[in-house]
Amino acid sequence: MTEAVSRPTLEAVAARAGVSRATVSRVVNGGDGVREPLAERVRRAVAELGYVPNQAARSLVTRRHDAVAVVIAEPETRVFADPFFALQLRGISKELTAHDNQLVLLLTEGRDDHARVARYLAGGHVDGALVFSLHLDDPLPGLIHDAGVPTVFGGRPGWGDDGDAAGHTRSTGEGPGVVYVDCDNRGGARAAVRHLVDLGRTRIAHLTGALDQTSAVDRLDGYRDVMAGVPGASDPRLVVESDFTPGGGERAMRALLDRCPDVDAVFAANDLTALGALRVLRASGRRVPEDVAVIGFDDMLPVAMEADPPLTTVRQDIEEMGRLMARLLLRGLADGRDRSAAMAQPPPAGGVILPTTLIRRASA
Amino acid sequence: MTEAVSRPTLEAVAARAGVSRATVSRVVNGGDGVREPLAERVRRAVAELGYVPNQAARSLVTRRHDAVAVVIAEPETRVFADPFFALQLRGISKELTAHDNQLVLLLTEGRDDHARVARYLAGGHVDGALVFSLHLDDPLPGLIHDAGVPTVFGGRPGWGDDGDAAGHTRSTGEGPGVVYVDCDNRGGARAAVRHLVDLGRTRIAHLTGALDQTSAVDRLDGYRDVMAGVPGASDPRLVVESDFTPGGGERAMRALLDRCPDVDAVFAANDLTALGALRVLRASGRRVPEDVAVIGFDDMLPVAMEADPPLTTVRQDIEEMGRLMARLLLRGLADGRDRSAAMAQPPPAGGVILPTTLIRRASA
DNA sequence: ATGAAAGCGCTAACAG
DNA sequence: CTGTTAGCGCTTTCAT
Repeated sequence: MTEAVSRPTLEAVAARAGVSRATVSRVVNGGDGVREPLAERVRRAVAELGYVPNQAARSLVTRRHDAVAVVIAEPETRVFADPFFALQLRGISKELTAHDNQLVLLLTEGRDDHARVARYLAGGHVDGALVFSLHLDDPLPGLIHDAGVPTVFGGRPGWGDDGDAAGHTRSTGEGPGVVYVDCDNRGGARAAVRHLVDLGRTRIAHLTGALDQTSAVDRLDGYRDVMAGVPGASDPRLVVESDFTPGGGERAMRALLDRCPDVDAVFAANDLTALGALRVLRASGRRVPEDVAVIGFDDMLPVAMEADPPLTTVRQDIEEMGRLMARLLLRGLADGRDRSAAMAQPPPAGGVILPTTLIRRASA
Repeated sequence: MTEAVSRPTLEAVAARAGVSRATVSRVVNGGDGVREPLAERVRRAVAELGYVPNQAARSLVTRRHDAVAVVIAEPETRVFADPFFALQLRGISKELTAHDNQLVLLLTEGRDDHARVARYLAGGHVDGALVFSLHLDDPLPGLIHDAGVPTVFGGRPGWGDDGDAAGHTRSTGEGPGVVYVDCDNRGGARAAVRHLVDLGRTRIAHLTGALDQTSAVDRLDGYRDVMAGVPGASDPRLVVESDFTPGGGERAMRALLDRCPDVDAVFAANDLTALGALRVLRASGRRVPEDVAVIGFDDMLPVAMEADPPLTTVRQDIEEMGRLMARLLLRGLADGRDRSAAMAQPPPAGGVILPTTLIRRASA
């Protein structure tokens, strides 16, 4: 399959340009401190020979890889049921590419893969990692954190310094805390519920997400924030636990109608759940939004747009979240290199929360 | 952030075990030709020191990377509108992981990125590439093919040796042809249309996909195959060009109802298109499947399952396609290495077509 | 400003 | 079977 002929080396370029390897190296890496005529000769030689630096040789001496691992744990199929993941990846990819970094994708299929991932990260193949931690009890984030690789998390990890209910042990005692990017789940939920209140609804229910994920917990908290502020609105029976799936949404909605036939609004933890609720509502003869208003979360297309009726929902800028994660990591890496200190500092600790916006369509 | 302390080297392990670097290297790489007691000493030293080979140093001499690039061109948002992409990636990842290869993800955002990708691949950073070529006129596959990197394509490239209508120039004259994995688009389409015929439908329409993609062309061909076999069934007005999107499906369906109000069955090029068609059909007062039967393609969840009515569709095993692509590439790479010949042979040329199955739900 | 030289950590002949 | 040796291609002091 075409030429496996060895590609030109620095040596070859140097020879052709009539200079030393060191000079070529300087030109190739930014070219500071090389006089223009010479630099030009080198550039021409590079072009003529089609020289491309050997990354392995370079890494060997610089100890850098210009590569970042993206770790996605997907024990559930949920990750693949919506474009969330793909969009995030796209944002990450854009940012990484803009800074000449490669993206090494690590997909894990359950516990067995944890060791593999941990080993890979600890092995120093990449300069940093972007990790999506979906579940509160996932050991992976801890492992990775312990591996000593600069890391930014996607979504608030369950064991972070933040609104952690209690009991979850931090993976280690050291370090100023984790860095993560998340959307404003709680604020978005508040906006949704407030909108329902403004609509004059009085029996507002919530179908939760899988409560082992911080996003579900935060959305539930947002719902409660608003309900607590409306006299007489709170009613535990209005909260039904679900799992972010359409099937779960159906079951939860049916349970809800059993308990509270007078419900006149539903805030679903995500669009898929809302979809299931919509179907049950329709089957029960109720009209949306006339009898029951429905709001979802994610603005997951085409689901939200193609739902019947089109779904009012809380949008988060998923691609931007990915982009931001990469930017944070890269910045942290650069900082670490600039500091003369021996070891790389992590990026400024703490979480970055991206805003959400309520998208009004027909369902509420 | 924890120890940036330099990790132990082969040298260190050798010293600790009281052997030479070469011996350690042998043990680490399979350990053939090292007597057991010694090997055991080495393994213990490795464990005690937590030694992990430096991949950069290794690649420098072996000229291998145990890494494969996955190139996904996504000029359109379509890739992100469905889990297709994610599933394929999952299949690829599984297979790669099983063979200790890393997955380097290259997402392209249009022409500007082509040069970057081509440079990266030509730069010899990876051992091979898996490329998704979505469009007939996409120059990327050609560039990559020319770059001389062993490659397997996902989906039949438009310029392959196969059912190419005409006119498309091969990127180069050399080589025995490209290797690709695709699903049986044509056969799947035939099965769908045949099912419609068996249902007794006589006015069977087809809403095509974007005809600059081979998958759309092949599905159209499949439709025609069957229609040509049914006396009096063919009617050019029954074929409406669309673009794989719900919006396109709506427009195409409206156009179709204008031309042929008597249509009693629709085979849509994919599930999203079917979704749009469904909506227009419902708005026009027609019942599905009683008045008009509808079949989609992809079995894209949750769209197909959550559609109203649930969609009868043609399923393809997407994850298996990804897996197969990786397997083919890896096999080709291994073959190339085994052969004493100087250059790697590509995997056996030609395409591998995976079967499709008709999934019967309520819409037809 | 440029060149010479010393490795980075590893594998792969080649000896013994 | 094990050790010695010579680089892989590049960056980076250190001289000049």
